[in-house]
Amino acid sequence: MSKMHKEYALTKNQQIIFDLIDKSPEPMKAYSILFNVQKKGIKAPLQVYRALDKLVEIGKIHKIESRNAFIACHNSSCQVAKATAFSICEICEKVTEISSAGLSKYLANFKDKDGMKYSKYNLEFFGLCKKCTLK
Amino acid sequence: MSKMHKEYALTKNQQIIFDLIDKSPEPMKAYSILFNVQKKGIKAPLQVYRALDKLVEIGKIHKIESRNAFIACHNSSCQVAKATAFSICEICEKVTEISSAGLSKYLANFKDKDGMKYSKYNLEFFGLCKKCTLK
DNA sequence: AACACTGTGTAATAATATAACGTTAATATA
DNA sequence: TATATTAACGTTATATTATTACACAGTGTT
Ligand SMILES: [Zn+2]
Ligand SMILES: [Zn+2]
Ligand SMILES: [Zn+2]
Ligand SMILES: [Zn+2]
Repeated sequence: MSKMHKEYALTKNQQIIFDLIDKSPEPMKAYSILFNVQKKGIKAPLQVYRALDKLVEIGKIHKIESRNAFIACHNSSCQVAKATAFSICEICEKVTEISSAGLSKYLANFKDKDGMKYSKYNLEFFGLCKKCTLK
Repeated sequence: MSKMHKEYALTKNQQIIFDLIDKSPEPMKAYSILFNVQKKGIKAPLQVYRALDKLVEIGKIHKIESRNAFIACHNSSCQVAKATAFSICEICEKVTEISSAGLSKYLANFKDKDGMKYSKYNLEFFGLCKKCTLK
């Protein structure tokens, strides 16, 4: 089967946890996920972390490193799952995945002083979202 | 006193912890720092975290979010401390702060779909360092 | 069958980070 | 000087995030 995340067959636990994250309007933390799926039989942190690891690996979700939280990928162009960019509101904590061809091209082609290129990256922008700017 | 980190006067605890991180060839984790400064009278996690928070705030160190670790800033142009970029070797875990005028200019001027600009960002590139590439 | 691979369930524990409290030192300003 | 304010400190306890270890089940391959 292809590894492109739109078609990867999830296991039961993976599907339960993905559905929860996918429905959530905001990034979810692991133990909040655990609390929410206990009624579905997922009882232990490890069950959650294992599913999260896999979902990250196949690009269905991303980890917001500065928040230790997870969001579903809604960027059909980021199937590689290893080149991600987000904007984070420092007031309301709203997180949005950025899908900018220009940005991803710039970063994918970026070379450091030694001429090294890096195919994987994670970029987190911080500021105020539209709503919070107006307040 | 200026807030520019090259001249900010550190307290005793801050200085002890900064010196340790500054000497380290690799990013240091909080509890590793704690272990290393216990002989100097810093006994509790909170003492470490308070110093780390302050040192990050004034730009003397940066947190590598994907590793929960801290490195000293060696980039004289990043006095703002809120616009950081690093390369991380996935094999040997070597971390290097990237100081590229082009990159920081590009990111500082980046606008999302709504035209929002973000003054703060953190970018982590992943790949293999020169040494590890040759192996 | 034997093997490799992936996922599961469970318990225990490790690693990272903060809350709450009272005290002390440095700084500002009246 | 006095006194108000702020920042840092020390300590204990606790919260939050993540992994180790072990036994087992399903699936596909040889
Ligand atoms: Zn994505
Ligand atoms: Zn907001
Ligand atoms: Zn720096
Ligand atoms: Zn390396």
